[in-house]
Amino acid sequence: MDFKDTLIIWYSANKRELPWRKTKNPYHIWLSEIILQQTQVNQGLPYYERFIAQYPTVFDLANASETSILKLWQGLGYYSRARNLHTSAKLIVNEFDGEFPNNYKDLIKLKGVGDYTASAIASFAFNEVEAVVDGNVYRVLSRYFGIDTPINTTAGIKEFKSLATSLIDTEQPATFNQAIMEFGAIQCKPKNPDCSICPLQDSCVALEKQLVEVLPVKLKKTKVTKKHFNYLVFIDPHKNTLFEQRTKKGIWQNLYQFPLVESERSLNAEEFHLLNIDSELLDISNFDHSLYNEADIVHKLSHQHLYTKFWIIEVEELPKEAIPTKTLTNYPAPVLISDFINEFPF
DNA sequence: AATTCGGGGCG
DNA sequence: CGCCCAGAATT
Repeated sequence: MDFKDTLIIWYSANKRELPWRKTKNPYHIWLSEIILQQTQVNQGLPYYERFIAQYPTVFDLANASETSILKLWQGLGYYSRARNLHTSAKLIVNEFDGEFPNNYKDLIKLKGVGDYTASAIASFAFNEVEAVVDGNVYRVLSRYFGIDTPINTTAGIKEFKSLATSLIDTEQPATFNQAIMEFGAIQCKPKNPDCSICPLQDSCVALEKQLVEVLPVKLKKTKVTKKHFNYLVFIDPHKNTLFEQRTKKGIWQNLYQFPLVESERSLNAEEFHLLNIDSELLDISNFDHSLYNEADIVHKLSHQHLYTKFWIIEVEELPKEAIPTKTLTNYPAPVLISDFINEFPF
C-alpha cells in the first residue's frame, strides 16, 4: 500500500470531528483556515464557533466594523489576520458580488491568503488538486523521507511543496490534505511520537536512522528584544478614563490601550514622576499617582518581552474623549491590557 | 533572505 | 526556558 492510501486509511480511523470538516461552504472554510494559522485547533475552535454565529455570511463580515471584528478576535493574536479578513470580505462583497473565489489562483490574491490557505480552501471547498504544506506536513514528509533541508528557507519551501504535490491523491485531494495534516498533529507529533503504533513505521527513514527527534530541521529564529511599558491609567471623579487606539503599524495595530510611555528601563515611582508627560489636552504637571503593580508584569511574545507597569493617576478632569471605565471591555485590547481591566477594581 | 507579527501549550 | 502551532506580509 502506498503513502497516500496508508494516510487516508489511518485518517478514516483516527480523525477528530471538527466543525469545519462538515461543510463545503468556502466562507466558513476560509474563516477556519485564517483562524487556525499558527494556532492550535483547541485554541481556535471557540473563536470559529463565535465568528460563524456572529457573522454567518461573508456579507455580515463585510458589513461589520473593524473594531467589532477585532473585539471578537481578541486574545487570538496575530491581529493582522482579523484586519485582512475584513479587507478580503469587503472585496468579495463589493467587487465579486459576494461570490467567493473558487480556485487557487484567485484565492491566493486575497489578503491574508498565502500558498497554504489557498491550497486548503481550493481543495476542501472546490476539490482542486492542490497540496497543502503546513507545519504538520513539513514534519511528516521530512521524517518519512529523511529530508534535512531546513523548512524555513526558500529551497525547503519549494522542495516540500513539490514533494507534497507528487504525493497527493488526485482522486480525493481534500481527504488526502486533511489526512496528512491530521496525521502530523496526532501521530507524527513534534515531541515523543509513538512510532511503535505508526502505520508508516516500516518505511519511515527517520525512524530507521533515529532522526525522528532531529527532523524537521528549522533555522533558529532571532532573539527576543526587551521593552519597558508604562501604561497611564487616568481616572477622574466620574470614573472616566483615557483609552486610545494604536494606529501605528506594528504590534497590536488598531487595538486599544491606555496611554503608553516607553522607558529605557523599569521605573520606580520617583523616576516615573520625573517623566515629562506631554499632552496638549491634559494638564498633568501636578498629579497624584499610585503604582498598580510593584513588580513588572512580564508579557512574553514570540520576539518581544514586555516589562510593564500600570500607573494609576487620579485627576479632577479629563478631556472629552475620555470614556467610562465600565465601557472598557467593549474595545478590542491586547491580553496584557484586558487582563488588567478585568483585575483592577475601578 | 530575514524579520515581524500573539498567545497558549508542552516537555 | 525553548519550541511548536492548519503562515503571511513586509522589509
